[in-house]
Amino acid sequence: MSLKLAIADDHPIVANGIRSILRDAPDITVTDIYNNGHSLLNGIKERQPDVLLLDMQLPDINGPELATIILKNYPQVRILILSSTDVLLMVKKMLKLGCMGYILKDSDDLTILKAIETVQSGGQFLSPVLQQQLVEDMFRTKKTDRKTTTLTRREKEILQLIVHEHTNQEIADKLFISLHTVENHRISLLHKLEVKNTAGLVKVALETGLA
Amino acid sequence: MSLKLAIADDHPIVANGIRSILRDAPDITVTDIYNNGHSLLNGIKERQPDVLLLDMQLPDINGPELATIILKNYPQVRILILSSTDVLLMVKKMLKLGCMGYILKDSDDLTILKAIETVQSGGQFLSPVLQQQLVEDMFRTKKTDRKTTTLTRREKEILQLIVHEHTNQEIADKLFISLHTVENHRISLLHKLEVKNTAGLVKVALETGLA
DNA sequence: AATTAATTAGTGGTTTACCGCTATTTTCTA
DNA sequence: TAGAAAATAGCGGTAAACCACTAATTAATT
Repeated sequence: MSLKLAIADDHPIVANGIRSILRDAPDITVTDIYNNGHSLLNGIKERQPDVLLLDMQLPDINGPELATIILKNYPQVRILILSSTDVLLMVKKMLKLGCMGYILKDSDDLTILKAIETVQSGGQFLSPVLQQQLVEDMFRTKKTDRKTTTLTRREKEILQLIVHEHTNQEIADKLFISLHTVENHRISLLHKLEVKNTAGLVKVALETGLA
Repeated sequence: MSLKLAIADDHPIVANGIRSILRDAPDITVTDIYNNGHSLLNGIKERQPDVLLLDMQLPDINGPELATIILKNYPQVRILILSSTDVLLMVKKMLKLGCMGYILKDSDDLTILKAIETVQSGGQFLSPVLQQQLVEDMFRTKKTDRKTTTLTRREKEILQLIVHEHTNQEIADKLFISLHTVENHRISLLHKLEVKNTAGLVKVALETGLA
């Protein structure tokens, strides 16, 4: 039995391109082609493919929503995202939803073929370009500089406890200091990190890797 | 003028190993060797290397603290972390602090040499093993499953606004609903995501990529 | 058409966070 | 060793978050 591949993309040229790529891969059959989210959801009820090549930018329903619905109802379908946006945040989001791969539309034929095969056989695939970006992202995001390096030892300590969902009173007990002292540190943190409330504190702490 | 390399590691064998690796690299000179954090901080006052090969596990002062101090006072020194722990969180932390590279102690000679050269010439270097882990990490962390997929549209919307540091009243105004309604949604979020307070909400939201 | 889930709104109350002060002691550092 | 920065603690007060309910209206789904 050969691999059943479904394609969801609103540009006919993409589906055609994929087909031509797969010409020399007899073990892969394009069984269904959808050009919008609703027809995809309808069609997949009847016939579930092994791998779904899903465009992130379908006209009616967005990528994350589609992936969520499909993975919930047909968890055996392996989703391979085919996107033109290389925004890392979006890539991360889709993979965390449970998609098995993410490739860019400007990938070369070999990469696309490799991606389909990898995903089909139970593996995970990420575009080399995106892998590179992932590494660069690690270096790039050093917001630490101006902000968090000016935090004192105690402030960092308290910030971590805040992130761990402790109240001021709990922090006071844990550090054997007064509630007032904790409140003071907390307000210093708000000012230093230029945020409005707990949400802001936690956000900065996680983004800068303090917690 | 050749590259001045300093090594900070408490195991003499490591320093020796590095030296033997650099035997065929005449343009790199090991100028200083330190076996603990204090001697490093003292020595670097007098003689600043171009590249500092820094062990994460020095006996007296921990890696992040050392890196912070050195980068603050001698920002021209390029730090290359030499570690035996491949915990991604720690890797991210060091890179965000401004370290220019991170390699594992069990790397082969060529990788280590390449890392030193890359960092020296202004580049950034991450162990291939860690690069791979970074990719796997993207796939692995799908806490989304059980928790956040059960959130309703409105709940997700409100969660995002909470992350953006809005108060319940501000959210109510923005969505043209009552303050009470927002409070209800917020409490539903606390229960569904099994967290205690705002800090927990923000944490889950950021970890699962909802915001 | 019936049922369920989601969204909305309310009451009444407690707890926690936030804010601006002052002020002492400790620790660091120039 | 003097001065600065950090950590400590307090006062009085407001704003916001948290909690447990009830309940009507509006999608969504079967």
